[in-house]
Amino acid sequence: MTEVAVVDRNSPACRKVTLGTQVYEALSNRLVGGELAPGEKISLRHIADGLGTSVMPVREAVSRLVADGALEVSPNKAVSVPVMTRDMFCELTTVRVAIEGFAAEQAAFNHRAGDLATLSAHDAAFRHECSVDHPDRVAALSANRDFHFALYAAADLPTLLPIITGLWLKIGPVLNLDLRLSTQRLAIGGAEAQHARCIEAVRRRDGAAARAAIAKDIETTAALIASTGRLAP
Amino acid sequence: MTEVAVVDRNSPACRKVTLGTQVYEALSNRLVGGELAPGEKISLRHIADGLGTSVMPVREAVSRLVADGALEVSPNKAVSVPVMTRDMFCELTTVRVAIEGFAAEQAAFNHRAGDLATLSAHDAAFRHECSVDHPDRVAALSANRDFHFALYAAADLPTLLPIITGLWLKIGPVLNLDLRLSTQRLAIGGAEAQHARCIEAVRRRDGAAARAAIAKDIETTAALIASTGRLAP
DNA sequence: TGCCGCGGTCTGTGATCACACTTACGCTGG
DNA sequence: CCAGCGTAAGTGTGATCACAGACCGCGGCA
Repeated sequence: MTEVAVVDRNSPACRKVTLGTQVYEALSNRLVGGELAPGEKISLRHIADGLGTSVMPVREAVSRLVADGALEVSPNKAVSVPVMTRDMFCELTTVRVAIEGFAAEQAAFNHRAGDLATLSAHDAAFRHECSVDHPDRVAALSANRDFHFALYAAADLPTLLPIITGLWLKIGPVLNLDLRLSTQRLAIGGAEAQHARCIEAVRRRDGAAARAAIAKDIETTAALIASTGRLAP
Repeated sequence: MTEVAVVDRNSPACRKVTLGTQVYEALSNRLVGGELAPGEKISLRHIADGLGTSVMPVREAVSRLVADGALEVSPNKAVSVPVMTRDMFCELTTVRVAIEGFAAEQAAFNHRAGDLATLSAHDAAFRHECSVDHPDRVAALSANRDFHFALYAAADLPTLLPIITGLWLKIGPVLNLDLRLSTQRLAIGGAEAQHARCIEAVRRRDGAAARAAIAKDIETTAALIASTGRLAP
């Protein structure tokens, strides 16, 4: 894992945001981006060396991620990305449908001027990546994530965002490990259709329809992942 | 804040649980117990001295609590218990009704043998404290919390428990600051009635009724708190 | 040839030190 | 007597050091 310093200590932004937070965000992005595979071992010192900091900020970031359930520490005191069993995956999907569905419902009720535009923009970016012959997986994934979080932000319930972020931190590795191995999920997932229905529901301020569209989106994607059989028993 | 060492380093359990986690739980208990008032300043070194550890575990615990939103760090780099505005309180109540209501609904569907017994036991303890002339506020609060979390645990969705714990960490200070000042909330809150209806709904595996009972419980309590006018504008 | 034991390295955890910054108290000059 | 500035204490943050435990591999013995 040879990597250039992601954290620039001399950056002026370093004055505002602590190093621990920067490391936390760096690790978070790697997790939801699928750069860290489930079961992969994590070494505090290696991460620190790679990011050009000391062990201390990494320790803080890792402890927060462990508290979030995005990382786990074995009885051997070894930090690693958790491997997810099929049961855990189904349970997590159930919770996601409930919470993210609720957020979508509230977004339909509470969204304000401009929210629909950003939503459509992210959806267009995602749709574009899906239609291309050789889609940029990272860009598609990023657009999908931006779409979802723009929707949840439109719910105007700030408490929900960290909660949903925590859920994505857990499913990120398994979701995107799959994406790395098969591009076709983008084509057959049908996520674009659900996104379109969701946008339309939000425009009509139809909470139930928005919830249903997001639920369908999450469930179809989850079914696709589960069907690959790559999950632990 | 003179306090005896809550963390015993020589305890055999110290070998399994890290000091940081112990400090985290100690601070969490103080927060949900209302021992820390909103706006109160927190000093890492004072906490460390009081608990008999060094600054290091306290730092880890505080950073996790800050990430959870249970503590906040001012631009002055001062750590304190957040003061909650009325809007934030209403928003938090909305999220609680949705998530804890969902957990209650699932508990009605998924509860297993023994869950009803523990639920009734905690309810009995809570009801006992409410009926006494001079109720033990701490015991009543503890029984109420045990009841709720036993219910949510019966939902058999492990992902939900940390999320709900995080929500309680936020409302704990304002909820129990009020309890400290007025005991009558116990008597007129009507929480016992909702708890009884909830237990009955769970017994009938009536998810909608269980959700409604918990929602009513949360909302009446929240309305009572909001009516005191002690919340920040 | 196979197995047991031991040493070195690497792990996370905790303590201590160093630093930039904020805050508040006290002294001094008007 | 009051205002203003300077110093000192206190704050969180980061780095470095110290330590117990785990894992891996090499070497010796049966």
